[in-house]
Amino acid sequence: MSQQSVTMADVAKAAGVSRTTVSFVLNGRMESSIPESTRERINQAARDLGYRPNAAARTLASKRSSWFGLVTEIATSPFATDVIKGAQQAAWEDGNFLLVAPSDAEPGMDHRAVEKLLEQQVGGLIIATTWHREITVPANARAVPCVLVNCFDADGEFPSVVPDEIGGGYVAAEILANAGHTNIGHITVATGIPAQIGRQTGMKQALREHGIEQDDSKIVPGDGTADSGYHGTQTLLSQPDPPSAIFCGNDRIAMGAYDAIKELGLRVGEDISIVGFDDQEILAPHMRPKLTTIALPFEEMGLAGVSLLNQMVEGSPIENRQITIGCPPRIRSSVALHGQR
Amino acid sequence: MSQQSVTMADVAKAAGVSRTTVSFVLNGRMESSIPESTRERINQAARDLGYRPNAAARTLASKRSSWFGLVTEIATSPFATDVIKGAQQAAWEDGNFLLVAPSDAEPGMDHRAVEKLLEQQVGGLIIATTWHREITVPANARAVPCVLVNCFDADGEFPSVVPDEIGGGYVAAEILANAGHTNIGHITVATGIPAQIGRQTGMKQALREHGIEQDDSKIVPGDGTADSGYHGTQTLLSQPDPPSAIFCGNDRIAMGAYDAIKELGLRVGEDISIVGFDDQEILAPHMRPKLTTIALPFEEMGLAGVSLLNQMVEGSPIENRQITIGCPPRIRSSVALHGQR
DNA sequence: CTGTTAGCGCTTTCAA
DNA sequence: TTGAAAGCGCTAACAG
Repeated sequence: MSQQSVTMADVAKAAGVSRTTVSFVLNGRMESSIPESTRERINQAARDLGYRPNAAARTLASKRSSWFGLVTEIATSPFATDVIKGAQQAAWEDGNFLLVAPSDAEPGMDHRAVEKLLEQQVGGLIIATTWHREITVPANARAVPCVLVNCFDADGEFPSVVPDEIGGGYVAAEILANAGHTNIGHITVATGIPAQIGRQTGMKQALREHGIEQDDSKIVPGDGTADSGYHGTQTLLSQPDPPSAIFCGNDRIAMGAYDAIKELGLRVGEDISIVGFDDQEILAPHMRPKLTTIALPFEEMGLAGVSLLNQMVEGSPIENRQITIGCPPRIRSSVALHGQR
Repeated sequence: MSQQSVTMADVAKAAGVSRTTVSFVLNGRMESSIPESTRERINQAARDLGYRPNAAARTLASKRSSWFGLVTEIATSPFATDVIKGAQQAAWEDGNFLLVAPSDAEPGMDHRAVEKLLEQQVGGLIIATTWHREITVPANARAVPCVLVNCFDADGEFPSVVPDEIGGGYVAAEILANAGHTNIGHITVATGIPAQIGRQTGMKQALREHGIEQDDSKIVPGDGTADSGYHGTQTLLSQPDPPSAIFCGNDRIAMGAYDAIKELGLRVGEDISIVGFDDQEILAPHMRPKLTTIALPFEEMGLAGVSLLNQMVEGSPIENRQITIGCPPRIRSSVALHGQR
């Protein structure tokens, strides 16, 4: 490492004051009103000498670091990167750092990651997952304040922030209903996960409120792949009474749906309307026609996560132990008005 | 922060030895051969007490941390996440940590990020970019060993690791040539960036070696979007002598190409062959037919980056100041044998 | 208003 | 083979 070693003592000597004074000035402690002149002199000296504070020393002496630990599989699985982005940003603004530790599926990895992070004196912990689900939090995470992002623990011991899947499913269906569709298909994103359950629940609710009946045959199970979207769409469109619109459980499914529709000689956004979910930046805006979809608010979740953590660290009481972030629609061109006759 | 504070002194007391001995045992210093019995006793005590080493203290005392700083826009722009993954992994294996600092386009940001990282006593620095290009390195990065990943500085002062764009372009064209295509189109990924120049150079070389002539009209400029792929393909296919295969500058362009081809009533991977570039995991394997493409070796670059850094930190001499990592082909189903008559 | 002083928890040299 | 002791660079009482 080495780096040149200009210490606070050096600065003090150069400025002809004591270390304490330097510490006060450099940390902007206005309490003790130090004359502007000394201030200047110290700042000048620090600059001249190329002084750089030693964070390790500071952490050791003050018993608090400027770290938050982020344990996540996202670092290795590039789906929800925006949570890192959001968290990073929020932390950075408070002069805090994010220590990102990878967490592979590999069992025990989480625990080790948390352990490492604790050794680094992180003041708080965020555990974030790539897809919304229940997790079991490593026991040692209890050593410091800890919040969950895009996941939650079974008994709600830890505050968490998750996407509003139900609301997302609701608007997805509403978009279709508002466009005049009454025969709406759905290809689920998977089976038995919060995303599927929530989105489907929201959809049903919206449909009900719009007085639309949806036969069970109109809901076909998918597995999140384009392939399942392709086949699901074929299944739906080969029914005696094929839907005029399909709510796809995610964007990749929508991608497969596009292919199936086009192969049938139909046009997406004209003959058949499609709504996706996730708003994957590399996909949705580049499909042809551009996909209307529901966004997963990753960045906001990351932000909310560190805000929450900040509160906890500062000891503020926490009102909402489970924060739900809305999934906003991204209207593009895959939905057509229907049946306005 | 707080955490419980079991210190080394506590462990020493519990084990009935001195702090030094504890330090030695816990750090696995075999030099001074401490009896197995004492060893056990110490480890036991540490475990019983729930001792957790304080990294700040260690860093301060030893004057070296287990951090590498990673300054990158990748954290905020989710394209090349695998370099973080690779770097993370490599660092982690050596018991090192990666401190990921976001670097937005915002000028001055890099400098500040590096500064923060240096304060944290990072032993080395990696600067990584989302797309392969020349950058100017913040001056303060010179304070510790520093390597560039997926980018390079104008005068090669810093060691760097970059993808072999030329080799990638070469195999892309070769795949097509080997499949019997002689009339090959190319839609560039952009204009004047290393990716475009390298890929095109490699393609030309392969074509030349295979005795294939490529008229300039067969190279149409793109801008990396699906749209440009769509229109580029239309341009190419509406020529009097349309190509039977197209090398698309990246996967998104290929996506647009697929659409154009299908709209013309042709079939990708049968009538027209396509090769992409990047191997974007959310795209390439999900296209229909699955896209044959060339992978960008992000993970390997990340790995190579920290290996390099490790060498530098240990003072080993560095042979290659510019490491080039190969871009391996991912053969899938978008290339057809051609003209075997 | 500024300086003195005592650590923070650990490493490491030097003795015993 | 183990222990004592001196810091690492900084913070934070407490004096002056």
